[in-house]
Amino acid sequence: MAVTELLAQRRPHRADAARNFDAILAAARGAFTELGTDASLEEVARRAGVGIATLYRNFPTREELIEMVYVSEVDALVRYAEELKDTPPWDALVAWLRRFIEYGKTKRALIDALNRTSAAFKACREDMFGAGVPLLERAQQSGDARKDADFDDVLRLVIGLSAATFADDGQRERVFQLAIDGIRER
Amino acid sequence: MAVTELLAQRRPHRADAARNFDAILAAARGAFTELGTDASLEEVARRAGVGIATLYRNFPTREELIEMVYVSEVDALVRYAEELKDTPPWDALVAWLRRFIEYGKTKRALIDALNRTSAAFKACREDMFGAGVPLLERAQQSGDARKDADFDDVLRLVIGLSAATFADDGQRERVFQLAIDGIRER
DNA sequence: AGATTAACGGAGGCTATCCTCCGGTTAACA
DNA sequence: TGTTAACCGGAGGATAGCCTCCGTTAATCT
Repeated sequence: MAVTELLAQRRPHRADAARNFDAILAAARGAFTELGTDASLEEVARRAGVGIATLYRNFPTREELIEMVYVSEVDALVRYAEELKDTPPWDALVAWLRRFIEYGKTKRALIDALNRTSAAFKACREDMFGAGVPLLERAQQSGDARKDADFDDVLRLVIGLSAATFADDGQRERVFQLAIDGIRER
Repeated sequence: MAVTELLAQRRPHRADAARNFDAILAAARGAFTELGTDASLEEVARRAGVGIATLYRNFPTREELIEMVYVSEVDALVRYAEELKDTPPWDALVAWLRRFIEYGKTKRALIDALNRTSAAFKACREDMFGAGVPLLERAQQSGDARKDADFDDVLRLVIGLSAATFADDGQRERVFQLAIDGIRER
């Protein structure tokens, strides 16, 4: 579980420091979602109720902060895949992809994450594939998903939906169904 | 042809001014593509080989510059739809969507354009729909495209692909085929 | 060709954000 | 409960980008 380690490794031991670490991560997630990954770091510190120096102490560069935000979200995604172990193949795949979109929506940068080269992003990619590939293979073996689609392709298709904006949730769902129908065996 | 007018209306009459207008638009398109729509305006001016004041004279706000860049691209897209009038329905639709992705790739902000409220963006939206809706309807009547997909949905699906990044052109094409298969009548 | 007038470009003031330094605070452990 | 070392936060210099003002240049028209 590489991504979990990455987080644990950085989290400070002292109670107040650990609390601030979490607060900054949560604030950054919110700020990046609303304002993009170039949101002011002082804004992030303010939201976290923390001095700017504390932010810099935990995350010396903006890049590292961004990385950790994504690491923490990928971690949640990986855990979710485990929960789906006993769900029927096709339903499990669809549910996971839907959740993937929900997370991806938060942050444009996750879109690029699949291509980035940093160690943290590489770990994310590996864990994400470790979680998702079995879901797709299971759906292919059960005859629900077409066999000529590989997981990377499917992910890219779905990533797109994260980036797009929709008039309302109904439309988001309809478009998701269009995309899913492209993956389904006919 | 609303978008064409929008452009003609703003373009200066004097030869040097018109040349600079075009250069700025081209430079902005490039800079926004590479650096995002919050690229430095001084960088744009530098690329255009023009003083910063000249840029501001033509486009008083960043917003207006962004708008005009998109207006000019939508204009090209609309023209392309006309060229496809005599192509078989399904092929025409696919070709146009592919071109749409190519343009959308350039600029994240076009993604939001469908939701924006400014007059220029509204004109873009209308012209784009005017160009694309007939293509989809033609493909539906010929029995190639499923009838329960509306044009807005299709566009959103495809917009996603503009935003996503791909390992190579082969993958881009495979994913595009997945998406297209979601639209095809079965 | 010369006058007129629109257009040009860069210097520079302004603001926002970045990032570091350092004196005060508090959690951890005996 | 006292000591210590890690942690805290804000002030402030540095930098980068925004936008305007104004003296200079050159396209257009007769």
